[in-house]
Amino acid sequence: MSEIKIKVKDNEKSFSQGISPKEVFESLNIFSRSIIAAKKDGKPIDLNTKLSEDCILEPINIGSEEGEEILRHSASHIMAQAVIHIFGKDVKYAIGPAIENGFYYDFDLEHSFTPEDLEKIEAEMRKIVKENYPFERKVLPKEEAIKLFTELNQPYKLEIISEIPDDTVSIYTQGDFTDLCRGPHIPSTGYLKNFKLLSVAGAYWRGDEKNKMLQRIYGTAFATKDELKKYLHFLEEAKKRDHRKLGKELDLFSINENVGPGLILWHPKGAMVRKVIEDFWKDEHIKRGYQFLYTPHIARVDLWKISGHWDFYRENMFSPMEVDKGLYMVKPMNCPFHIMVYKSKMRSYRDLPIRYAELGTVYRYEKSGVLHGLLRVRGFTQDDAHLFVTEEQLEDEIIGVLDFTNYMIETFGFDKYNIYLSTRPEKYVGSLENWELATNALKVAVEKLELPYKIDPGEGVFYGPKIDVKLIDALGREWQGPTVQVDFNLPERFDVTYIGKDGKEHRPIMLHRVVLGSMERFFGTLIEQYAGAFPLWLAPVQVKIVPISDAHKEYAKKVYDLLFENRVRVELDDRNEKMNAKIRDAEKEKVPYILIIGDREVSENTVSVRKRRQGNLGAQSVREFLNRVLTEIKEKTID
RNA sequence: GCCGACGUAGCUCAAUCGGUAGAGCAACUGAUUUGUAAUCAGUAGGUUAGCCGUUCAAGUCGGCUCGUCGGCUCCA
Repeated sequence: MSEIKIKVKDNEKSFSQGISPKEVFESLNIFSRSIIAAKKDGKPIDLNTKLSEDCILEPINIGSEEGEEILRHSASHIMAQAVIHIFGKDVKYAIGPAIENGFYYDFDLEHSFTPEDLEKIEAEMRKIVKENYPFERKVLPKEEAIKLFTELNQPYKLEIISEIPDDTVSIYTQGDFTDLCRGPHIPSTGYLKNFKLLSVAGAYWRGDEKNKMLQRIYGTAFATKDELKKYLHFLEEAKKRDHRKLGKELDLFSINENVGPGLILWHPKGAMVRKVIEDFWKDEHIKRGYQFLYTPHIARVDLWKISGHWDFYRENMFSPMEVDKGLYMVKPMNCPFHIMVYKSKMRSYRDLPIRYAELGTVYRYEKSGVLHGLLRVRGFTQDDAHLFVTEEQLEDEIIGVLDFTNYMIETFGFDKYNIYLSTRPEKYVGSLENWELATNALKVAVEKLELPYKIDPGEGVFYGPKIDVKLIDALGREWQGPTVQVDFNLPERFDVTYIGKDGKEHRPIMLHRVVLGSMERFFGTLIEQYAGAFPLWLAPVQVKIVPISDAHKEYAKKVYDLLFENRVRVELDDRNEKMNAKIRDAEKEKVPYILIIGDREVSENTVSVRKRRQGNLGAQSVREFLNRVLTEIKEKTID
């Protein structure tokens, strides 16, 4: 038998052909049970793959990112096996990949899975794990695979096979269950020790709503018991951070059935936070050379025909209303109005760039099933702006916008977000040169700011490339927030022009951008970011004064007045309650500072300062405390 | 919109097999005057999401509608 050279780390050795990664690792004394697969020249393979050529091998540890993925993928197979054991061979299984934090498998069967079924399936999985069936890989010619899955009556598998370009496909068998799969897998089912099934959900075959709705079971698996426990604990904690729960508890906002789904009622506390955000937002826009606009909520259908929304966006718009025999529509976007302001007179190249900003409230019809607290609603206020720029100005303006976005995210203390640069799709308007120019400008801008980003090739909108910032909620789900979009389309449609140096008409490029996203979504993620405990500068109530008894109320009122005069958001808790009860309530309200006032404070002209979640900080003079608070507010300190 | 689960007092939750809807907190009234996370007592609070049906009897069983939640799809 011939020899092959295998390199592991820096060690190159000869082995006889047909040796497996497991045997190689064993011979080098680096094998352990935590190694579940191997990488051959960077490609993951099974531990028992027979090696036939020179290669570089690396072990894949169960705890590594790749190891976890393999483990979870194998878990999905084991789940499918368990489902078939319980519900019979008539169950059609579709796809079962590993995903972030877990795995799922989609099934097609008559019976609807119940939570009790999940327990049964989990129990059956434990049995399969105990049996410790090896995962056996087999490579088949396509025709044979087709024959196999035809016999098994698995149409989804047949559909997948028909789309695989290769002549052969691989299948994996553990015990009595066989699945079409690229692999690799854990060596045997016994390796799956720490897993849990989490939920059932509907999912269209291939994510297309024209296809059949399948039943998806989500689960998770980890290398260690500890990690699984930690993840389940994280899910519990995430529930506590849920902005919908906190919004109710902290009396920030509500959604009323009679008002309508997806329509937000901002309560005084929530509205105060929004007011602070908006004031800050406006100041920053003035600093950065923006001008403010106010535009109507409705417009003639004619406007939406020019903009193209009538043709391409109608399904997201509320139905038209008839006024004086004409049709009007509620706005889903602000851009056409801003363009009309631009077009209200002749513009010179000297006027550009023009930056129009508006906190514009828009309404979009969203399918009922997708609404989600503040994060997906039907009426929302975009912190919108439209920039009209020349080609020469494009790059600088994009950098300016992105810098602005970045500044906002940092100031609000967001540490969880992803940035995506979406490039030209197949169908597009505008010249190739302009696309190049704009895409490049976006790239230069993110790189200049040293922001980590991913490229979404071809995911741009037809009218121009864009950068999206996706904010992440307590459960790790992404929600589109700030975005900068270049638009080559609307200036054409509206025939937007400026007069250049040459005295001729030119077409400006338009930028759409939001630096927060929408007030609703931004507020929702902000609540989750801080679990409701807003930093001082944002807190709806910044200071709560707690007099110990009636005798201290007069002095407490004086402290209150001083803070109030200095525009600190302060409340005096003069209820007939015990101090401890008042402290408890203030803590539950997540008020940053609690001032206790008793005999000592009155006689010494001080306040006893208690910091939210930290406890007693001791006594301070009233002045001292006021300065501390004012400084912290001014500096927008995040604690 | 689709699949599934859920909807009981302002909030969080009970209510056995279909047999008089109940508790804690909050609210209100009174007492208590308090030193760093809940003072005590009393009062009031309900078309059990809505409508229709089965039944002697429905919070409970069935149907429809609305809403919420988890997903699919879509987006700020």
